[in-house]
Amino acid sequence: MAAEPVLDLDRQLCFALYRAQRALTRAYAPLLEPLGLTYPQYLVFLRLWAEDGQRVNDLGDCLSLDSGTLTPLLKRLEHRGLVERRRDTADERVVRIYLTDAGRALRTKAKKVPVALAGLAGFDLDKPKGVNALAGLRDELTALATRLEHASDAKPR
Amino acid sequence: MAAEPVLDLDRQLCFALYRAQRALTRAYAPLLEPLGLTYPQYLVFLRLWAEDGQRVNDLGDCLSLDSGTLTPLLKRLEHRGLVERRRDTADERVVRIYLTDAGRALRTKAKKVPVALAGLAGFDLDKPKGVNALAGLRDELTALATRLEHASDAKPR
DNA sequence: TGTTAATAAATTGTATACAATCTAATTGAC
DNA sequence: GTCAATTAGATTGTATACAATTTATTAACA
Repeated sequence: MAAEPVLDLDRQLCFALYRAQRALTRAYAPLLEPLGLTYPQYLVFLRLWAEDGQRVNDLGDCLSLDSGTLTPLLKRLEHRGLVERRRDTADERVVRIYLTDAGRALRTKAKKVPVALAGLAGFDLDKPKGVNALAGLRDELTALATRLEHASDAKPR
Repeated sequence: MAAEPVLDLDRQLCFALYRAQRALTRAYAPLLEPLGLTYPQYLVFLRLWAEDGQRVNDLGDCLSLDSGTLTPLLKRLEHRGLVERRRDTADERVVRIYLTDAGRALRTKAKKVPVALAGLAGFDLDKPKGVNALAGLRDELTALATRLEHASDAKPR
C-alpha cells in the first residue's frame, strides 16, 4: 500500500499501541458508567482505595500525570462529593486527597470491573494460559514504558 | 500494597497500556517537533502520504477517530497550509483531504522518525531479534484492540 | 415523485493530557 | 536571620477524544 514500508501505518507498533489504548478506554466506559467514573478517575480511585490521604504529587508519580491534569480532575471528584482536598497542615504547599464515605463505597462496585474487562479483552482468567498471556503483555508494556520514559530523560533538549 | 490484588494498579494490563501509550506520545513529541506535528496529526499524514485525497471518514476508519476529532484537527492542518479540504463534486456530503506541496514535503523529514523512535523504545532494528520483538508486541496489541472493539459492538448499550 | 431513511461532516459539550507559567510556601547557603 | 533556589499546586492555553446533536445531502421506496 504505502510506497515506503517504514511509513506504513499498519506495520507500526506505535499505532497499535495508540489504537489499543483507546479501544480499552472505550471498553471501560460502560463498565465504569455505574460508578459514574471516567477511566482516569477510576485510576485515581484505585490508588486512593489502596492508600488514602495521598498528596497530589504522589498520585501524579504513580499515574504519570501532572497537576495540570490532576487538579481539575480532583476538583470534579470533590465537587461530586467523592473525595476531599485538604491542605497539609505541616506543609501548606501540599494538598492531600481523602476519600469520602461515598468515595469509599464505590470500591464494592469496582471489584467487578477488572474481571469483566479481562473478559472483554479475551483473557480467560480461569486458566493459567489466560493469566500468563495477560501478565506477559502487561510486563512487556511496562518495560516499554520505562524505556521510553528514560529515553526522554536522557535527552533533555 | 493494595488489600485487594484485583484492584492493584501495578498488576493491571490496562494501566500498563495507558502508561505506555502516553510515554510513547511524549517520546514522539521531540521527534515530530521539526515537522511541527502532533502525534495524531502525524498519523493523518502517514495515511495521506500513502493515499492522497481520502475522505474524512476513510481517515476516521483507519485511525478509529470520528469527525469530532478529525474535523478540528484537519482544519488546523489546512490553516497551516499543509492540506486542503475540498467537497467532493459528485457527493457534496463528502469532504476530501488533499496534500499541499508543503504537506508532501514533510514526508522526507518524516522518514527518520520511525527508526529514531524504535531506538528510543529499545528495539534494535538491525537485528532480527529486535524486529521480531517489535512485530510480536505490535501484533498482540492489534489483536487486543480488535477484540476490544468487537466486544463493544457485541453489547450495544 | 414526494417523503422518509440513511449518510457525511460539522458542531456542542465534557474530560483528559501536557507544556509553560504563576503563586505561595519552604529550604538552604551564607 | 535573610534572600535566592526549590518545591507543590494551580492556572493558562492548545490539542486531542468522544458522545450526542445538528445540518446538508443523497438514497430508497411506497
